[in-house]
This record gives sequence, structure tokens and C-alpha cells, in this order.
Amino acid sequence: MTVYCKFGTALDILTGKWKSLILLRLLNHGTMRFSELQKAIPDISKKMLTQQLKELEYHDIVHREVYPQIPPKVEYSITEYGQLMKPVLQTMSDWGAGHVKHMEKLYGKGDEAGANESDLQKVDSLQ
Amino acid sequence: MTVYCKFGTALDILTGKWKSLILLRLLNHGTMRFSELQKAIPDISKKMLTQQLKELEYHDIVHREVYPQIPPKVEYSITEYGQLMKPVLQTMSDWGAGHVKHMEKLYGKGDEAGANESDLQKVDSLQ
DNA sequence: CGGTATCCACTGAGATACTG
DNA sequence: CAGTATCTCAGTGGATACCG
Repeated sequence: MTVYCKFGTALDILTGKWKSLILLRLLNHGTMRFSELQKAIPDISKKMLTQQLKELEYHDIVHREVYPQIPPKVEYSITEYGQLMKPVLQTMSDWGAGHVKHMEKLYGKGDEAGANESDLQKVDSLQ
Repeated sequence: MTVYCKFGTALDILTGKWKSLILLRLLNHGTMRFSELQKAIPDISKKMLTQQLKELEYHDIVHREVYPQIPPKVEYSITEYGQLMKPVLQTMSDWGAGHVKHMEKLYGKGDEAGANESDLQKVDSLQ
């Protein structure tokens, strides 16, 4: 049986280091303002944050609430539908955790040679 | 509690349309030769196939068996450890399938406007 | 505050040609 | 057959400045 590849879909959403980081923050902290997300995710630019949030909003994973006031205030949160991402993120996270261990076993703790884990970010865990 | 982000790790492996396509083929067909993979994955270039396979091999997900003969013969397969990817792939695939449905509900069947599903590939399913 | 708009540097990936 | 070596170019994302 052949089916259309669902990874394309899943990967479009999860791909890129930024989207997963955003989702993680929102899942942990609940509602967050644009500036809070910026502070919580070091090194992300406004451009990227805006872009990624827009995509997540289009996919009905993130909700964007605008408060029409001066100065503006915009809050982001995970939609009810978006909560379905949690098990996916969790599964990937669990596997990733195990895989870090596995790589250490294979190549030793200092595995600078190819694994490229230098850009791992410290974030709150899913639990 | 803060932990190192495991998504970086998981995404490094799963990211890119090619790696997931390769894993899918190998999971379905078992052992495959380089040229078989090339035929099975239309539009992938030798360069990309080689590169992705190398990375998967480094991560102990794919095994590379070289038969020292002329003409050369190289077979690729999923390692025992690599089988652990299956649930991850399955979870992502399941969510992706549901998400396609969700997008159709929201935006209608013809959702050319932003979802960019035009590059979905036909592949054998995990089942 | 929460964005857009513009420019620019870098990289990922395709095409092509060559090799053991 | 199964790669490697270059070249090239489009797209991604960073920096900066401006706007409602």
C-alpha cells in the first residue's frame, strides 16, 4: 500500500530549530507575549519569531490574540488542537534523550566530531 | 527543571525530506543497494544520498555493508538500534496524517495557499 | 510594543564531470 | 557500481532601519 508521505507534513511543522523551541515555551508557560517569547528564546530575531509564529498560526497550532491598545499587546498560546502536538514532541524528545546517551556510548562524552550538538539550547523540559 | 533540548538531536536526524524517505524505504524493504535506493527515491542526487546515508551511519541508525568486488556492491540496512526510530517515525506519520485532514477541514481540499504540500512524495507506508 | 521592509552573507543542494 | 570533486545558484536567515 502506498500513501502520501506524512513526514513532509510533520516535518514542515517541526523542522527548524525555532519552531520546536517556540512550541516548548508555549506548552510550558501557557500564554506568552511576543516580547516574552523573544526573551525566552535567546538569539531568535524578530523576523524569524514573527515568521515561525505565523506559520504555526496558519496551521492552527498557535493562537494569536491581539489587544487593540497603545502600546500594542499580542499574546500567543497553544490551541486546543495544538495540544495534539504534545505526544509527538514527547516521543521525539524521549528518543532524542536516549540517542544522546547512545552517541556518548559510541563516541565518548566529548563527541565534537560530527554530532554537532554545540547548538543545543537549554530549555524547560516537557515535564 | 531544565534539560538540554532533545529536539535538536531528534531533528538533526529526522530533518530534511531525504532522511525520512531513506529510512522509510529501508524499513519497508530491508536491505537495499545504493542504486536501489536511488531508483526508489526519485529526484535524489547521488551527492545527497551519499551524504544522508553517511550521517545516518554515523548515528548508528543505518548499517553499511561493503562487498569488495568489481563492480562494487554496497548494501544499506537499518541497524538493530535504528529500529528504535520506528515508533518515532510512526508517531510523526500518524500526527501528520491527522493534520492533513485538519488542514482540509480548515481551508478546504485545495489548500495551495500556504500549506505547500506540493512536494509531498509518494512512498510506501510504514504498515 | 509588535511588527515590516530591505539588504546582504552564507549555506544547502542541484548539475556536471571525474575515479577506484 | 558507488561514490568524490567542483561549480553554481536560489533560498534561508541575520542585521538594520523604519512604521502603526
